[in-house]
Amino acid sequence: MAPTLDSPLHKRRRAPDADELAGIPWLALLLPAERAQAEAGLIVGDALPGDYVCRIGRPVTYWFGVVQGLLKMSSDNAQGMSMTFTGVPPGGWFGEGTALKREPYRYNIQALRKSVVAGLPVDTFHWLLDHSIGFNRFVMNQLNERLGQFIAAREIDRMTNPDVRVARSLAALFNPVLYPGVGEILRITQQELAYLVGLSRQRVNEALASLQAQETIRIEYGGLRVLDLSALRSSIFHEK
DNA sequence: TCATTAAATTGTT
DNA sequence: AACAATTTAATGA
Repeated sequence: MAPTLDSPLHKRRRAPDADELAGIPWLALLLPAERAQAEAGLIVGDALPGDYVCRIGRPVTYWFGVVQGLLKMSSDNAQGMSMTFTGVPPGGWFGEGTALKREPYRYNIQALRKSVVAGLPVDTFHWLLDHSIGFNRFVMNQLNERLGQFIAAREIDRMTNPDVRVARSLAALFNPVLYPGVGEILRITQQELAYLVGLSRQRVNEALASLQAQETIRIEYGGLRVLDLSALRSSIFHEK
């Protein structure tokens, strides 16, 4: 069976180089023997904008992570409309739920920009669960942190003020536990952020400007620098 | 390495 | 949605 032949991990895959391995946060938590096993299985691939990393309904082949770039996680409803849940910046790993149960993927993952995606074969994933305490800690911490993230996302959806929506969505993308590869600067264009948040680019531009005026972030070409993450999380705006 | 040009991104209406 | 201004990336000498 060739369930994900269109995936970049099949078309343009290769062994990860040293830089890419350094961008995989959980490798450092493994013992040497476990790490050797993991690295032997790991592959990376280049995803071009619009490429699907995985599709709803396809059998699980890998546990995925973002080494570079930006992905979006979405699902389709009965009317064929797609609904975006979240963006996945560098350092983010996802799909452990379906990998655990070996069930079909429940989300579509698409590249928003040119990205480098890593994949750990599902059999290696299970081997690590059976052998590595460090790996288990990482996955458990990951599940817990993601639960908090989804609860926060429900709050965000109920907010009407666009400035707050942008601030909270940004805070989620800067989450250092889920996305340790992001660091101080998140590489994202205002257009991409608008797409994730579900607002127009103009409105996002305006929201970012007011966040910058508050010294919460700094706008840079092709990216954003966070100056005060806790302010992003709790920011409240007043109507004009 | 530098200068020129094309492309991408941002700011504004 | 359109346009101008700005920044980066690509090209070639």
